[in-house]
Amino acid sequence: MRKGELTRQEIIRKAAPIFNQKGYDGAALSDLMRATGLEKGGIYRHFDSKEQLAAEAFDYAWRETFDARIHDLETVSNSVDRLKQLVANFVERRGTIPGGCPLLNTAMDSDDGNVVLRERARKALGAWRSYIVSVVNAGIKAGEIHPKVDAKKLAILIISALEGAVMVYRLERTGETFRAVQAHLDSHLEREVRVSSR
Amino acid sequence: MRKGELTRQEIIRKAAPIFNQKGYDGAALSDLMRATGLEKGGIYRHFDSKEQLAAEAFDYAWRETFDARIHDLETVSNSVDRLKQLVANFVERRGTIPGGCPLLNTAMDSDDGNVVLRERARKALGAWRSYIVSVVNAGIKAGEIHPKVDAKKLAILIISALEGAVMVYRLERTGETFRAVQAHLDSHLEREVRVSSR
DNA sequence: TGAATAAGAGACCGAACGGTCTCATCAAGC
DNA sequence: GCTTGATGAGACCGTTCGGTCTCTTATTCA
Repeated sequence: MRKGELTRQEIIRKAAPIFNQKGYDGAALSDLMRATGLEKGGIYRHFDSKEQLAAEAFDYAWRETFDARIHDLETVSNSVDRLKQLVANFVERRGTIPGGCPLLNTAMDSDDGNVVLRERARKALGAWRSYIVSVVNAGIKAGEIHPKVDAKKLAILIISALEGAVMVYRLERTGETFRAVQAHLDSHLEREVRVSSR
Repeated sequence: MRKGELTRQEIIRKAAPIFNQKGYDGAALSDLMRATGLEKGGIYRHFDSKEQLAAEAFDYAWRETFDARIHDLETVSNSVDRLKQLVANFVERRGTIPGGCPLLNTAMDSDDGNVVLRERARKALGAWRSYIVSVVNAGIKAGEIHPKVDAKKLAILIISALEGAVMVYRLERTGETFRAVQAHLDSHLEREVRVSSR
């Protein structure tokens, strides 16, 4: 691999937390220069524009975040337990990329203007929801989840509740926030989603 | 009332949607000049800094938003119904200030740096949660809500789910998002919160 | 090892930023 | 109606922004 390609990946890795913490406009080129240890010319050799770098940094940040959320999920066989573990992963494994959930950050940051970032965030959301939907549908097929459960609605609920909790946590920094939402989702999954084996 | 005071209020009214849509840094003085029809000197006569204007604009935006959310709630006597109406107001009466929920926007916008705005958002969140908590506790006292219900946790859940839905909606712009979350909250309130009168 | 190319430094650019200051004008109280 | 203070216009300031370009230095391959 060419040296330049290594540098390029390193720039993305170092830039991702900056964009995630400060947002697109808030992340100045001078910040990226400090973080990467490169001068302006060294960065622009590898990227056409700040926007292109931001887009690739988001993809990287989201990949890392998503991987953390589905970490070891394949070892959980029961679908309901898998959903509960998904929620637990979200709560316990946040902080993979400094600055909080990249999806939430980018969605809020890009909704006025930046269509490139917005589209990336939209696709990330779609992928996440699709993952949950597929878990639910597999659970229905396996007889572990009530057939009356609407997979897409459940996915939207889980995502909304968790991301909303991130916002509340961002302001209050108390552990109670995630505990309250996680407890509710768990109890809902047990009461209304799981097919009890009696 | 002095003319200047009228102008001052008008600046706040006109500036609020700009800050709410573009964020603090994103809202340039030139944007505020265009929106208010004033030159720079005309604005700075009434405010010491952009930050001060932004803070007062947030207070205004939040006041309008909060009022919309508790609109006519005092006409609903039963506490559970009142909570359901609160959720309905949130869904139906959003858009009071262009740019979506000022609390969510400001929370995301201010979490790196701007302590003034951050503190205002934190207080707004506290006030909103307190309102819900008081409704729940009144419901418990009136025998309309199960005593085992944790008022604060329920408040956090409602706020998280609704604000999370705003984020999802921001990316997808489909009515399904709010419908899914509202339906879930309603059903939870009926099933787990309300003391049925049988 | 030498020639060719890739990589990076950093001076430079015009534009836009938040903020200041002076001065003309307008509204208000006598 | 006159005087005086409140009000707003807009030129101006230094700084920082994203981005370009040239030139030196490293790296790569023959």
